[in-house]
Order: sequence, then structure tokens, then C-alpha cells
Amino acid sequence: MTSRGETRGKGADTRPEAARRPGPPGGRRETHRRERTKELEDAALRLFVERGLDLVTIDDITQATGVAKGTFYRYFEDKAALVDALLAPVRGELLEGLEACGRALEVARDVEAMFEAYRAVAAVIASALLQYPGVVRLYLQESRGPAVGARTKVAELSKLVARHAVDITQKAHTHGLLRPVRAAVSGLAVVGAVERLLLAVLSEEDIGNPLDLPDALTTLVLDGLRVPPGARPARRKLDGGPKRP
Amino acid sequence: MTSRGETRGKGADTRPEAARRPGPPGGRRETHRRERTKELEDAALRLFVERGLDLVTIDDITQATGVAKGTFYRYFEDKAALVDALLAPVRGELLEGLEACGRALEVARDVEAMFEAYRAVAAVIASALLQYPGVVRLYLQESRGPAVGARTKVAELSKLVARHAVDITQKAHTHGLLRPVRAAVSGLAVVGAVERLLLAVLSEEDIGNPLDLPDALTTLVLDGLRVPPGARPARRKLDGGPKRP
DNA sequence: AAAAAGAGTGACCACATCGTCATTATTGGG
DNA sequence: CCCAATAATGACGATGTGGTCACTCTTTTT
Repeated sequence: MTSRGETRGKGADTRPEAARRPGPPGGRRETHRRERTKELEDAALRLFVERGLDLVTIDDITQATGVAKGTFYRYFEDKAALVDALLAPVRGELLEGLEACGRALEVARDVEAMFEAYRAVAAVIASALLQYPGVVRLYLQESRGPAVGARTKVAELSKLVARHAVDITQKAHTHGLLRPVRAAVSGLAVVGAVERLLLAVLSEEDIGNPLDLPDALTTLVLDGLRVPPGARPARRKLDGGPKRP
Repeated sequence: MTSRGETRGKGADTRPEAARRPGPPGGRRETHRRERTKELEDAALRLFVERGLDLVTIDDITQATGVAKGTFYRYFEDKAALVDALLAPVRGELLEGLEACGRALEVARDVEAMFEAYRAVAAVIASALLQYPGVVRLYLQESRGPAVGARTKVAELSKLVARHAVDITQKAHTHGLLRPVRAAVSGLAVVGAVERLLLAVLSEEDIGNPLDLPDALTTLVLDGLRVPPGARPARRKLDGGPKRP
């Protein structure tokens, strides 16, 4: 079967035909391959975000890239593999960040340490947002659909995120830093809130300065919406609120 | 064009051929039509939730229903119209509930009245959840995808919900009942949290008793996660938390 | 009971889509 | 410069899909 080009003993290369690196060194072929890969990924990502994963065909992608259809299959096994490749870097950073947060919370004894752990995750997310906005958008769009076909990997990532979030919340609970609300509930609520706000940012809904979001979210998540009881009737001007005549 | 069967002067019926009620009274035809419609809608909804809107074909729906393909087009213009029909009742109740909440908040002067307004919306959502769980699921699955093809109406509803939520939050703000966080931010955050939890309930993720959710959400949204400063170190057993040995 | 109107059917058309593969073009080593 | 290895191409077969329509079956009206 895969009997050609087996110069280097790579063992069983699961990738059926694609992605198998060109034998040569770091020369022209390698470069060109990387370029092509990126071109395909970029075009595909744009289309995915525009139309949704399922309504983009391989033909659409290759036409948008300006290559022949056969070329696609030289680079990716199928659409699902392409999606996986798109997701890979974000998934890596994100999960790493969440795990680090979990570890930090295991030893967090006070509110300050808890803050710090959450801030670190926020930084990871912000970084992903800046480096891979399209991929984050794709995730937000598709993560809640059924885990079928090309969407499988996105749904898997979503499940992982949920699990980690609940886990983290659980850990924050064990040191009595949070109200006694079920971790599964508060964890998912926070994930939902964050994801909805990310979507707003990426969809350019009017939401003010994105840089204010972390602070606002922290306030909301930690201390809620209600004006602190006992505080003055709050006549302060609301940011962004309509001015009374 | 539509030159046959134009015996009755119906004027311009936008519905091209389908949904035009059978002339007869409330007799056999009418009944049968309702049954067929429901059969088609039920089968379609099941498939939509299983595979996602875009991966379900008209053939799938008619085969699942056990009717010929042509029959589908007698009842619905196309897939988008079917989705619209599925959404209709939930959309109606939901928007009505949100508007009522808005009106209530316009005259709400204290926290109690605010509570009451939110409770009313929660009741509407709970009712929709019980009456139309599949439709709610469909909404949660598809609402974030691009507004293309059959998904257009779902995306529209999502936009409406967001607008109403921000609106409501804005109103709650004007009486100084909430912290000075941008309404667009807190409103969307709450929507995100609620939707994520609904999804958890409908996906049967382990989240405890769904009936506890409204209370938990109220606590989270209004007063946040952090244990109230000054409270005792919170040694109370966490509901659902792992027991320490 | 007969005729008219409505409802249901499934073959059918045109076109889209996947994934393959023989063929042609390009690259790198000798 | 030539040749083997690799990459790119796009026509192709098989199957899927939306939507139509002449026809048959059922219900309602006369």
C-alpha cells in the first residue's frame, strides 16, 4: 500500500496520503508546501465563517484558493481533517492554559491567587483571539452543533472546554472561595457568558471597548449585577447609557 | 404560471402552493392536513437535532415521515419555511415574554419588582422548554451560525433575543438597580450563561436538578460567584461537590 | 352517483458533490 | 542537462439533492 517514498522509517503514518512531508530538506518544496497549506486553510476558514461548515464544499475551497480539486486531497484527508488542522493551535494553547489554571487553583488559598489564575486564562483567550480570530469564530459558531462529520472535532473541543471549566470551578470551590453553587452550573454559566461575549466582539456587535471586557466580566462573575446593598442609589452616569434629557 | 385551481379569488397568496388551507370546513381534510404537518415537523425536528440543519435533506425528512417527496412541497415552500414554522410558537411566546419584562422594568423602582420581572421571563423560558424542547435545542444549536439558507430565521431570532436582553438590561440600569456595567455587556453575558445552561439541560449533561437552576442563576447573576466578603470561611458542604474523606 | 377539487405519488431532470486517477508539469539530485 | 521523484491538474464515475409534474387516489360538492 503505502510503499513509496518510505525513505525515512516513520512507522505507520496515519495520514493516508496528505501531509506526508516532502522528502527534501528545508528547501523549496517544504516552503511551497507550507504556503499551499496556509492558502488552503485561510480560504477554507473564510468560507467556513461566511457560510457555516456544512455549506462549504471542497470545490468551493479549491476554487477560492485557485488550485485544482485533486490538490486539496494531497494536503488533507477530507474536510474534517482540515478543520482539525485549523483548530490545532488554538486547542493546544487553550487547553494548556486551562490546565495551568487548574493547577494554580489547587494551591490557591485566597481570593488574590484565584484572581491571578483566572487572569492567566483570560490572557490565553485574548492571545488566541488576536492570533486566530477566524478560528475562534469558527469554534463559537459550530461548537454547539451535533458532533457529526466535519463538526466532530469542534464539538469535542467544546466538551473539553466545558469539562475543564467545571473542573476549575470545582477546585475554586474546595477552598471555600465561592458561593455554594453547583460547580457544573456556575462553571458552565461562566463559559456561556464568556463565549457569548467573544462572539459579540468577533461579530462586531456594539459592545464598547473590548479591552474593558475582562474587567467587566470579572465584576459580573465575581460580584454579580446587583448594586451592592447599602450603596447610594447610584446616580452615577452609566457608561454608554443614553443620557437623560 | 399558477394558472390552475384558481377558482377562489385568494388574491396574492405568498405561500406558493403549500399551506393554502383546504377550502372545506373543519372537517376531514383539515384534520388530516394538521396531522401530516405535525408528522413532517416532528420528523424534521428530530433529524435537525441529530445531524444539524444543513445535513438533513428533504428526502431524509420525507422518508422519515413515510410520505413521498412531492408531499413535502405541498406543505412547505422549502426547508427554510419548515424551520420558520417550527420556530414560530417558541418565538412568539419568547418575544412576548421579553417585551412584557421590558415593560415591567420600565416601572420597576425597587429590587423586588426587578426580581419579579426576571422571574416572569424565566417562567416563559421554562414553559417553552417543557412544551418545545426540540425547538429550543434547535435554536441553541444553530443560532450562532451564519444567517444563511435555512438557518436565517434562527439567526434572526437570536439577534432579536440579544437586542431584547440588552434593552431590558438598559432599563434595569436606568433606575440604578444594577452596577454600572455596560448594558450590552451584562445583557449578553446573561444571555450566554442562560443559553449555555439550557443546552446543558437539554443535552442531559450532569447539572443536578434543573429546577434548582433558576435560583442558582439568580444568585450568580445578581450577586456573583465570590463568597461575600466578611462571611465565614464557608465550610458548608457544597451541593454535589465531592466529599472530602 | 357523477363531477370537481384537492392531496399524494415517485419518476424524472438538471445540477452539485465527493473522491479518484491517468496524465502533465515541476523540482531536486546526479 | 537528464531523469526519477514529487506535485498539480481536471475530467470522470457514482451518487446525492432540490424541485417539478403528469398521473392516480381520496374527499367534497353538486
